[in-house]
Amino acid sequence: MNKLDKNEFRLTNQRKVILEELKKVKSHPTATEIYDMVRKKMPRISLGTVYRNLELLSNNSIIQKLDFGEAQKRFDGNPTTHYHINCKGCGRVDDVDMPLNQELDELAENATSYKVSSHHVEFSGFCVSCQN
Amino acid sequence: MNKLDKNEFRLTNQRKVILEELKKVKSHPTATEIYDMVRKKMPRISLGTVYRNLELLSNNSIIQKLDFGEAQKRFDGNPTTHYHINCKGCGRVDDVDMPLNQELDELAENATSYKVSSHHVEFSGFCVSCQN
DNA sequence: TAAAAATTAGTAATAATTACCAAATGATAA
DNA sequence: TTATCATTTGGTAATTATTACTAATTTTTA
Ligand SMILES: [Mn+2]
Ligand SMILES: [Mn+2]
Ligand SMILES: [Zn+2]
Ligand SMILES: [Zn+2]
Repeated sequence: MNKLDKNEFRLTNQRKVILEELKKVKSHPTATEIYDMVRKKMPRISLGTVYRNLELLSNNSIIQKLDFGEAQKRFDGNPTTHYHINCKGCGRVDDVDMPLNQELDELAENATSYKVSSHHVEFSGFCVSCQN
Repeated sequence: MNKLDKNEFRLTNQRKVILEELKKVKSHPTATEIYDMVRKKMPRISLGTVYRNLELLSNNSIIQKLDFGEAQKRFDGNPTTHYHINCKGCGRVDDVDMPLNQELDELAENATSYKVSSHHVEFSGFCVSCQN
């Protein structure tokens, strides 16, 4: 039951298509890549609308905004926490389907004076086509 | 034996002070914060020089460039891999002194088709002064 | 000491993201 | 329905972190 279901904001056509297109792919696209995808369905949408809605959707945990230290942020249609891997050759980002290591949070809580709430893991390496 | 020791680039005064000031603190400062620190010692240094040298030093593994999804990147005078925690209240970044979990790399390698070489962990939570 | 190479300060350019605003759209209720 | 009110959009301008450029300076080399 997120804010969309509760009608705290409208499911406009623009919003719907952005969400649909993002959920279709597992490539973790950037805002401009999403803009290009969406424009094929809605040629008149503006880049500002894409940014505004990606921000709204990620602030409301309907999608995720990811940062891999590249120039542009990436987006993930899957809002649940999971690990990612970034190819040092071509930059592609894939999911790592392994269970979250919850004990890490406890270990970090013992090692610091923080109240730890979550963690992110980002692996790096080389994808199949970059392994040579 | 890094490129500095091998004289592959010069240890200019600017470079020396940037490195010294960064190594003095454990606050993971941004480029402009380092600029402000360094300017107290070298009032005429330019921000471009700070950026250029931070880039050079991190490319040569003498320091680290870190990204916590904030507007500005942060820098770490400690080049060895270690985990960090980011306060959701005030944004401060601290080290998490716990051993690296090397098995994570193996688990990720089994879960993907990548050749995995390393991983980063970023915890989030609330620091002592933000716990209320 | 002359020439070559590296580095700097200062400034301009780039590029991702955010802010702004008038027009359009959709919801609400008399 | 119809008038009002709130939300959202497209288009564009502004912001800002970072990079690029360049002439001058410093250091190295021969
Ligand atoms: Mn993902
Ligand atoms: Mn650190
Ligand atoms: Zn690759
Ligand atoms: Zn805090």
